[in-house]
Amino acid sequence: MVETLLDATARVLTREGYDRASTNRIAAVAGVSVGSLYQYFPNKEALVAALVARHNREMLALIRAALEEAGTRDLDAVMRELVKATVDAHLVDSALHRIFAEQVPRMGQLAKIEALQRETFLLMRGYLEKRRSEISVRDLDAATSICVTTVEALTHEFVINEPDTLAGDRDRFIDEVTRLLMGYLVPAGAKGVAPPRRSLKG
Amino acid sequence: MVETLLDATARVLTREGYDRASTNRIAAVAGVSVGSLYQYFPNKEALVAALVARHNREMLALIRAALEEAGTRDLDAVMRELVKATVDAHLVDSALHRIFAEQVPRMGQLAKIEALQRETFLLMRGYLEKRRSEISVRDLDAATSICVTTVEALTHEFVINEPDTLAGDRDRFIDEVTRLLMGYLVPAGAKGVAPPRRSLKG
DNA sequence: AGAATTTGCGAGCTATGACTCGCATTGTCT
DNA sequence: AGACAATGCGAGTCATAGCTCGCAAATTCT
Repeated sequence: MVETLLDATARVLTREGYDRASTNRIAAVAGVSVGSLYQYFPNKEALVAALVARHNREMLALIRAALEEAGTRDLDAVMRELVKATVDAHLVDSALHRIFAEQVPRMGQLAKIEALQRETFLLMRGYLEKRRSEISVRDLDAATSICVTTVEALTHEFVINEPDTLAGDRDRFIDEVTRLLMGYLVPAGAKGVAPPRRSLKG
Repeated sequence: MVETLLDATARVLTREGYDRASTNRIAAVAGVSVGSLYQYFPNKEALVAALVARHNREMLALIRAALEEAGTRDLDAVMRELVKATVDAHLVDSALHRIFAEQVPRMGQLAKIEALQRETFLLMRGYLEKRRSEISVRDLDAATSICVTTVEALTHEFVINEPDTLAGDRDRFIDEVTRLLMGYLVPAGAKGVAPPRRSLKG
């Protein structure tokens, strides 16, 4: 039932957009009544929040799996897998992802749309910490934040706003972004340099 | 009058949020009546769109000015000025910028919220073209897109979501992002290499 | 089977907010 | 000053959508 409602919500959101997605319409598409909907979700916000949470779980699962698989390989491989997985994650349901990004207001419970990024941050930070010595960057938190934000933004841009470009050149895109990250984390000619101490956070 | 209404719209948006920003409330704050509001704007969407346009003009003016000033200097200086100007642009009215990003649905006329990025793209592309020879990247369109998207995303993240971090370390942030871009555009050890021919766009 | 409980229903209540329209006020021209 | 225009007004209209509540159907318990 909950699943049915979430599926219906996703369909209505992608087909009609956020403001045409009334609870009545969602219930109708789900083949249930509004009353039933409100037995499982206290309000519309909670319904959409649950859908966001489900979608984020699906995306995060891909990223976590990719990082775990590449966890033992070198830094370049890890970053490449991060980018690849992020692309795949955006392709899970890119239409829905676009609606979340462009139309769903990030307030109240819905503010946690970016929770995905926070969890990715923690995952990534763990892997970078293990390879601390290979990285010539002062502050690991700042570096992690920069990497995660960059990958997310570029992937989003290319999957959501330039899908044609990506379709034929997925590997080229991955190469490019990986190079961007590696050039930042490991500047050529600075390999093995001891990281300085100043911190961006404090 | 138009200015007064736009100012009021900005105030209500930042103080109350998008969905509490009714046309009646905006008119009240502006010290005029709803009727007058609708003599200058056909509907609410147009009103908000005009405010977005004004805000984008202000931001773009800073970026354009910075690039023009640094236009004759070397690539590193140009990229550094781009980052600096983007930070300043986000600080013009960061509260309002946050509302646009998080709460205003990007549909219809409002879709042009990202028009800023498109114009920055064109500006930036011009400057990179002039320095084509210094850049060891295949496709200039793709490289420009990556640079502009990256700067925008990182600046947004640090200005909007981590303002404390930025406050004390503005220059560190600018250094870091500049290094990220330069490492991508001009990988150390590859200076002066003729750019390959394959293109990400086609 | 009958009772009790849970789950599902959907017409309708209510609040809200975008927008209108006839009137008032201000400004301009002769 | 008087007439005409342009600008400003704001109570009211109307449509919408979130949500409720009393009833019905289905399921479980005795």
